[in-house]
Parts: sequence; C-alpha cells; structure tokens
Amino acid sequence: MAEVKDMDFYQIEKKWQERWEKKKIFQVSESSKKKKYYVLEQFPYPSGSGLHVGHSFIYTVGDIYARFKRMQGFNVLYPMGFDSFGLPAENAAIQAQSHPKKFTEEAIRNFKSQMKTFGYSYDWNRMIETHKPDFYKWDQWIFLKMFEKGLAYRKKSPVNWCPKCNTVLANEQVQNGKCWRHEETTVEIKQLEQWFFRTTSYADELYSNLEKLEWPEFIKTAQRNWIGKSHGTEIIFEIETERRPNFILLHGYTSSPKENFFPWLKKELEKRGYTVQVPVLPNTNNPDVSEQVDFVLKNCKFDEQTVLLGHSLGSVIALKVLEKVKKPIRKLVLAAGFSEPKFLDKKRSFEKTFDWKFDFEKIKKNVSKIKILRATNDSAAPQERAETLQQHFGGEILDFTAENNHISGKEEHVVLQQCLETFPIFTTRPDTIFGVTFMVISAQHPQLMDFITEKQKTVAQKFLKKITSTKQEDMDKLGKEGVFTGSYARNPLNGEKVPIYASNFVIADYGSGMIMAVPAHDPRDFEFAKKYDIPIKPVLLKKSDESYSYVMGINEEDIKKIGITIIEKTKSGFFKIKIPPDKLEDYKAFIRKNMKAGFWNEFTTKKGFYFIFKHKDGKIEEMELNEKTNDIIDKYGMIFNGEIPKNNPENVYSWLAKNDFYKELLIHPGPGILINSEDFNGLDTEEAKEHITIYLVEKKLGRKAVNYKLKDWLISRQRFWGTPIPIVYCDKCGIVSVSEKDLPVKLPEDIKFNSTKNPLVNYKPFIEISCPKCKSLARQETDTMDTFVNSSWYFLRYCDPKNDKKIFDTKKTDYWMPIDIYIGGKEHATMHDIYFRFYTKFLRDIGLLKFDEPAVKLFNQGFILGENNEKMSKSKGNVVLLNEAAKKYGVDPTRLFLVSNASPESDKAWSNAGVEGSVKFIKKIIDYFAHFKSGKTSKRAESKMHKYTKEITAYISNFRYDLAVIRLRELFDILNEETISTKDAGIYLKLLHPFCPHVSEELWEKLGNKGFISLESWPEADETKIDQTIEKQDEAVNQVVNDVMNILKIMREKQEKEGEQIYLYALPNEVSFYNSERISIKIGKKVSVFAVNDKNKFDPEQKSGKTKPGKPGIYIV
RNA sequence: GCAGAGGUAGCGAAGUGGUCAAACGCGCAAGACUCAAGAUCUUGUGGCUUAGUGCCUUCGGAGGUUCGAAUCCUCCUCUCUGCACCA
Repeated sequence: MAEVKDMDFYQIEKKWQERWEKKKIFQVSESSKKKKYYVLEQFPYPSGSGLHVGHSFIYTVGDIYARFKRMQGFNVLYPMGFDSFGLPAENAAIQAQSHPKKFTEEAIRNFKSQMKTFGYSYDWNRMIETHKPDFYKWDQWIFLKMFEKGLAYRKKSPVNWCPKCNTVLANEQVQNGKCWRHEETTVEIKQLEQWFFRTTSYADELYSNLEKLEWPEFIKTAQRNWIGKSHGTEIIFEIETERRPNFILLHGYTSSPKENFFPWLKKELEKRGYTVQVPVLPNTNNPDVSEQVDFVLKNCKFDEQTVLLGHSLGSVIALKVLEKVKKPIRKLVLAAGFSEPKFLDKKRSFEKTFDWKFDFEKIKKNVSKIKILRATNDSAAPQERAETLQQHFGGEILDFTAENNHISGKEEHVVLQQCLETFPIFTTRPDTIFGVTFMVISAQHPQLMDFITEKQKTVAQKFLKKITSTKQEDMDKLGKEGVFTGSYARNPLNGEKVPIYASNFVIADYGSGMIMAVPAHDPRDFEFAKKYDIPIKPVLLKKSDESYSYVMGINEEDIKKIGITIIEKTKSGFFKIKIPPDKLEDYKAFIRKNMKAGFWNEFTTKKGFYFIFKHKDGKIEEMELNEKTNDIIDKYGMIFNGEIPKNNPENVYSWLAKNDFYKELLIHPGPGILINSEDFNGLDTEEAKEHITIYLVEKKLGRKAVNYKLKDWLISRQRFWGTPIPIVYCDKCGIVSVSEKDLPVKLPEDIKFNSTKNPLVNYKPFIEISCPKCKSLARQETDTMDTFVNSSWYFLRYCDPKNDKKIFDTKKTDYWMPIDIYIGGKEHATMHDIYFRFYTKFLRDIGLLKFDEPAVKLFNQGFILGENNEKMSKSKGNVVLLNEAAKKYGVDPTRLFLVSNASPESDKAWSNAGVEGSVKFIKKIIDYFAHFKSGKTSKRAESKMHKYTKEITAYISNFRYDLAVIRLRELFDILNEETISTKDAGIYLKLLHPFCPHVSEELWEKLGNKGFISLESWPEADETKIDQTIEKQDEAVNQVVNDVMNILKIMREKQEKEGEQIYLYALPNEVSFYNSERISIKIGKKVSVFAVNDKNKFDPEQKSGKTKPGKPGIYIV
C-alpha cells in the first residue's frame, strides 16, 4: 500500500468519481421493496462566478445525509438542478449585447463540472434547468390552472418598483424599503396593473400547518409574523359625510308605512336628522302598478342624494320609478325585491295588468349603487331571484337572516344599515370601543376622497401632497401626520359622533384601511390625539390590588398611623398614597372622620373610582363613579373648586386622567376593568371582548373576524429572462388565456439585447399573436413571471423530470414526495419557504398531490464567512472558491473541515489552518491503513466500536456532524491503541464514508473489499457489546496516567532526575483495571503493576501505603 | 418598538442541574526526532499549591431558587437575525 506522501487526493477523487458515474450507482427509480427517502438541497442560481465554499457547504451537508440514508438501506432520491432564470444573466447579456441563454448555459456547465469534482452523489439523470421550455411550459400550465380557479388575477395597485432591476418586486422581496438584490437601492411605489397569485386564500392553512412542521422554530416564527394572523372583531360604523342622504321608502303589497319595519326605520333615520318620505301607496290590496308608480313620481321629491328603498312589491315600484326619474339618485335598496312575474303568485291581479318589462339600461343609468337584500329565511320568494336581479343591473347581493319571514320584522337592522352609509373596521380590541374618540382612514385609501368635504379639501390636498412627495425612507422620520376629513362616524355602541381623520399611519390594505382610534389605550392613537388635540377617553382601569388616592386636608401623621404609605408629597400639599386592599375600609372610615370639611377625596377601587365629599356643614356624601354619577361628580368637583358648572361637563375619567398619579391606571395599552362603558362596566378585557362582540353580532353591527398581514404575491416582472405569462390581450375579448395545447409560450432566441428594458415589448414576432378566442390580432403579455415560481414546484419535477405529456406522473410523486429533508438557507424564510408551500396546497386542491406540505423537515445550514469573519464578497476579497480549495487541500479534507468545527446550522468562518487540521487527520487515517495489521479485535476495541457507532449514528441523524467527527477522531485514537480485524477496520471506514467518500472508497478497496463502500450497509451498533467495565478501566487508566504525568512534571521542575520506571500498587480487586501495557504506551515509560498485598512487590519507599480505592499508589524511579 | 437566536478559556466551538477548570479543533509553549527548518509524535495550555493533593477565581452583568448552577427563575446589558405604525 502507498505511503502517505504518495497518496494523491486528486487521483483517488477522480478514480472514484469516474467509477461511480460509470456504474450509475446513484441513479434511482421507484421501488416497491425499498422505502424511499428524499433528500433535497435548494438548487442554485448558476452565477457566472462559479461555486464558492458557501455553496459547497449546503451540498456537503446534504450529501453526507444522502450517503448516510442510502447506507441505511433507503431508496434515496437525491437530485440537483439549476434555477437558471434570473437577472444577472440578463444583465450580462445586455452588457455583451448577447443572449442570456448563452451565459446561463455556460454557467450551468461550469457549476455542474465543479459539483462533479466534489463527488456529490446526485442522480444527475434527473437534472432540471428552469430556463428550458420543457420545464417552464409547466410553469405556464400551472398559471393557467390558477387563472381558471381565480387564483391568478390582474389588478392595479401600488407596487414596489426597483429602479435598478427595472421591474416590480413582490412584497417579500423588499427588505427595509430596499431591493433584496440591491441593498443600496430604495424601492419606489408605482401604481401599475400587475398579475398576482392569490396566496392570501391559503393564509389560514399556511399559518395553521406550521404547527405540524418539523422546521426550525425561528423559521416558523418568521412565517407566523409574516402571515400575521390576528383575531378580532369587525365593527360596522355609520358614516356621515357632507353628502347627506334623504330617503324614500316604498312599502309592499297589502301593506302600508305603518307595517313591518317601516315605522322603526323612519324613526331611526329621522333621529339622525335625515328627511324621510314614506308615501302611502294607493290601492295596496289590489294595486295597479303604474298607478302606484305615477303616485310616487308625483308625490315624492327625488334628488341626487336620494336613497330609494323598496320592500317586496315596493321594489318593483322602485325599479319602475327609476326608469322615469330625471336625475340619477344615490342608492337603491331592494328588500325582498323581485322583477319577474314567474316568482309571483299568478292569482294576484296586478301581475296581469302590469307589463313586467323593465328598461334595465335606464335604471342602471339612474343609479349606480344597488343593494340587493336577500333574507335566507324568506319563504315568500325563491332565493335565485336575487341573482336574476343582479344579472339585469349588477349590484351587490347581501345575504342575512331577517327578524321575520320576507323581511317583515319590526326592526330590520340590516335594512337600516344598507340604507345608511357604513364602513367596517377591524379591531383586536373591541373592549375599548367606548373609548373611541376619532376614526382614521389611510391616506392611501382608494375611497379617501369620498370622505373629504368641500371645506376640508384645501387642507386635505395639501396634506396628501406632502405624504405622496415624501420618500419611503423619510416616512419614518415624518411621524404620524393627519388631517380632518370633514366627515364623521357614529359609534355603534353609544351612538357618539366622532370625527374621521386621514393619516399616514394607517395602512390602506390591511383590514378595511380605516381604524377606530382609542387614544387612551393605544399608544399610536394617543400620539395622534395629543398632536391634534383630540379628546382622550379612558375606558379601562388597570388592574391593581392597591387603591390609589391623591389626598389633601388631612394630617400626614394620621395617615401613617393607619399603615398607609405615602408615595410622594406634592408641593401644593397633596399626598400620593397607595392603600393596600385590607386597609381600604379603615381608610374610608378614616376619611369620613378626619377629612376637613370643605374637602373631598377620590380613590380607586377594583371596580372604579369612589368619592367621599365633606361639605362645609359636615354632611358627608359618598358615591361610586359610574356612567350615571359622572355628571354629578363633575358638577361637585366644580362647586368644590368654586367654579360654575359647565353645561357640557367634561368626562370625569378624562379629567382624572390628567392627574399624573391616576394616569398610569387610566391611560395604558394593557388589559383592565371596563369603566365608562355603560352596560359593560365591570367586565375585564377578555370578558368584554367576548360580550361586546356578541352584542354587535346580535345587532348585525359586527362579527368575529380574522385578519392577515400576508398579501397576494405579485408575480409580474418587466424582464425578459423569466417564464412568459401565457396571457393574451384582445381588443374584443379582453384578457384571454393561451390554450393549453399552445404551451409553451417560448422566449425568442433571435432577439437583441441593447437596452436595460425588456426587449420583448417591441419584438413583433413575440407580441403579435392571434386571440385564442376570436382569432383576431391580439397582443401577447410581455411581462414574465417572478423566478420564484420555478422553485415553487421544481421538487415535484425531479420525481419525473422528462415527462413531456404531463407536469409529472402522480404515481411517481406519490412515491417520492414529500421531501423528507430539505436543506437550504434561512434567507428564504418568508420567500421561497412560503411560496413552495402555497404551490403545494394549490396542486393538492386540483387533485395532483395527496399531501399538504412539501417538506416535512427543513434544515437551515449556516453561512460560511470569509477568514476575517465577514460575509464572503468579491469587494472584500475574501471569497474562497471551491475548486481552488479542492485543488489545494483535496475534496475530502475540505468536506470534513466544513462540517467539523461547529454545528452545521451556525455560521462559521473559513479557516485555512482549520482545513489543514482536517488534512492532517485524513493523512493519519491513510497512514494507519497503509500499515494496517489485521488481528483479532480486542475486547476494548469491540466495545468502543459499538459505543461510537451508536453515537455517530445518532449524531448524523440529528445533523450534529461536528460531534460525529469528534467521535470519529476519538475512535481513531482507540484504533491506534488496539488490534482490530479487517472487518472492523471496514466498519470504521463506513462510519467515515459520508464525510470522506473518496478516501473511504479507496481504503475500502485497499482493505481487499470488492464493490463500493457507497453501497455498503451502515454499521449497526449492538448495545450489549458495549462493556461497562472497560469504560471504568479507561477511566482508571486515564486517572492514573494523569497522576503519573503530574508527578513527572513536578520532578522535572524540581530538577530531580526524571524517573524511568513506574511502579503502581493497586487494591487487589482493582489490579485488572491497570493494564500496564496501555499505561506504558501512554506515558512512554516502563510500568509495573502490583497488588498492594503482593509480598514480592518492589516498593522501596512504601508508596503502596498511599493506595486508596480508585487510586493506586505510585512510585517512580 | 415587537419577535426570535445568542454572549463559554487566545480563537472557533461542545456542554443545558452534580461525573465541569469545561469535549474537539486551531493557536501557543515545552520536549522527542533532525545538522537545521518543515512534517510527525509526546506533553502542557485560569491561578496558587503539591510526588499523583488541596484550595481559589472563571462560562456577558446583578440578584434569586437549590445541599449543589455555565445549565433553572427575575432584572439589566450587549451582539446578531427577522418584521417594522398590521389597529
């Protein structure tokens, strides 16, 4: 066998790589006998600069696992491919005036050959390149499926634009307002019409399934934050804008304005100060429709703010009226409405005399806002009539349960709501609803203008201009700014009218884009209220066992006597005190007795404030502060201060909150006890959330709601080098999808790249296409898809990479999927790691997959940093290229180093000295096998082999490669101390193999084995072979060696002559622990072991007297 | 601001209630080999002390729980990562 110095890493790497490839040992196919295991690494973008050690680290982590699982007997699918669409190749093409395909394919060749030199055990037969039409065809196919299901859609919205990439970006690709590829480039907001995937329709499942995934907790947390699920309540607020509506209510057949909900509705509307006209229609029991219509037109006044409501037959009258009104009206509300005789009882007279023909075009012209109210409990008319109406003139169908059949209850709240202008808001804190003092609509809200009144227009526009002209990065510095819109909202719980502001601090596309602001219990609202001097109304008393009071008119000494501590004495002579709960009654009595006349004292209790007044005449009045006592107390306060009570007393709680001592109890964002909240007083936050929501649901003013931060995925890119979107724009047919048989829509190859813009836009052979529907000339969409679509399903294509009939054979995906272990970077936490889950769920829902999640286990490897501990980058000059490292140190040492000095998930610096350490170790192994002499495996070696096999197996399973390598080193030291058989030497090589595949193959062969160690089975640890006494002996030997070394050191230091011969005196039952040979090897001196009771022992200095259990006496000469 | 991860010997990094002055590697030191250097091997690597002992000080800082803490709890501090006015 060769000496170490003759061992050429390069030679053996090449030799085995060639053999593996020739024998195709890593090619796999489905098998009914073997259990599958799918190991997958996130595939790379083939960049022009080639692989660096960071890349190879990911693949090494995966390869070790794949080799390990393969040896464990699994049918391991371990493929590799290239995510080959993307901007760098396109930019290179623009610079060179060439085609990105050229750069891409060169890079792929380079990547692939470098990967091969690293000996990864991929099944190259399954390689995927996403830029190839036979791959991206299926991207387009999936797009069509999503389009069919309404999950791919086009909309105009504010989008993120990177001026460097010259394209829009997904929400996920914007990091801190900068582009994910250009850390220096600020993303701009543009209003564009773009394609989206409806990821939000899976928000709930994407969120809830996280629980089941064996993924690193931090990734799951990141996804949870990103999806941002929050539970709350949607509350409907009435809105009063400058455009004040007036109402005309038309009753139905055999009815009158005195029946059903009409009287109630009229009262409610008038209460709000609106004009209401409720004509009594003639001949209601035997109506002539045209007569009634004429009656309405003659007797009612219509204008552009008119809201027309028709109930039952009244809705038919309303429609007819709308054919004839001169000017368009504001809104039409149809309650139990119909338009065709087929839904009617044929016996009634009016249906025979009426012509039943409507001019729907005219109606549409006269009203644009139409609400069709359909009660699900309406037995008087079939449900489908709502759809019939909608087909005729559009409008919005609202399903609800009416108080009574045919919407004939006394108080039909939904009818009222639909007559009024309402706006829903989302809140997680319905418990604070009584504290609402204003509303805020997002300054970016599409409906904002509806709220701004004539009077406020100038200020509002000035403000909006400021907001839009502020750059994204300056926004944070800007703080919360806003302006009053001029409109108001009405609190559905107490009817209070509050102003609506517009502001930059509310997000337009979260919830409804408007919030209820509770400054007392939300710091953001507080900040805003302070700035614009809006009232702050506390409604939650912070829980506190102690009672707080701010007391005057009593002696300091007297307070102390009853055991109450004074927190602070103010300059004006007040005492801030906290009263323990058990002292409260004493305190009350004390106040009654000791407070000077003409004073009053308030203090908090667990439920709210309590007041004790002492009038000048000594009369004492006491009361608890609640809604009813609110006014009284305010007046009392005034009188005591010698002031004249105001007509509109200030809310006492707000007044109390101005006191900085009470403030901490009244102004806070946490939970508490409800005060100032009418019937809900006394409930705690959690109870109140529940009760208030129930109340709102009953009144049809709200519902439980869940909201997500997640937004739909913007997939359009204004770039060339991506998958073309299979959509055609036709002047006649609108947006038309390309038919399946015409896929793929291919990227042209004979196209010139000479500007930074997408060249497809002006490339006639591509854009000029006939409409798939009407065959007339249409225009092909020139945007391409975000390259993340490719990686969203590539793992499925690996299962059946060459299928040209289908996206994949489901039999194959059923066998291989899901991915058992997915290895990749943590930077994908909220990008790829969400997208591929979304795709999986979609493909499952169209029947292609039988599982919910693509990857059961996810492993995130750390980054490899440069030697200086900084991220590798060309500009820092610390990039370590893979091929150079392999050439210099050999592949196996490089692999071994990458996984050995830290657990694979932590970041670590590349270190040349570190790799050299690995080289040293491997050379030692090679040297050992070069001089290997087979023998019978010693007991100790056998025990250790099993012990270490067990540990190494467990460590590799858990990706603790670093600890596995340490065990390999330790086991190697034992090999050196013991004799072992050829078979056991082979076992060591097997344990080494996943880390050092080439060297282990070579040594395996040199050991006389036939075949590949790659295909050998993983050694099994037999725990019964682990000998505990050997462990004890080892411990004893180590201990004694330590002691001897220590003595020798001391002898040396004392300049004594260092001893050459060592005598040990052990207890008789321990003599066997001290193997003189092993100790001798370790110390490098002669060793004799005696039992203490051995009469023939050599012990001139009586050191045997020092012998203790576990500690032999030592004598050194 | 919120959330997550983390701070261990000169460095990287194990260790998550006693077996810990703390694996393993790198670095450093001494010794062996060599004419010498490198490579290799051996030993050492918190301090004091000692023929193998004993003691003290250490695991970001300060407290606490415990017979016992790097390890559990509380507060503080610093670093990294993610989200960023999400109502």
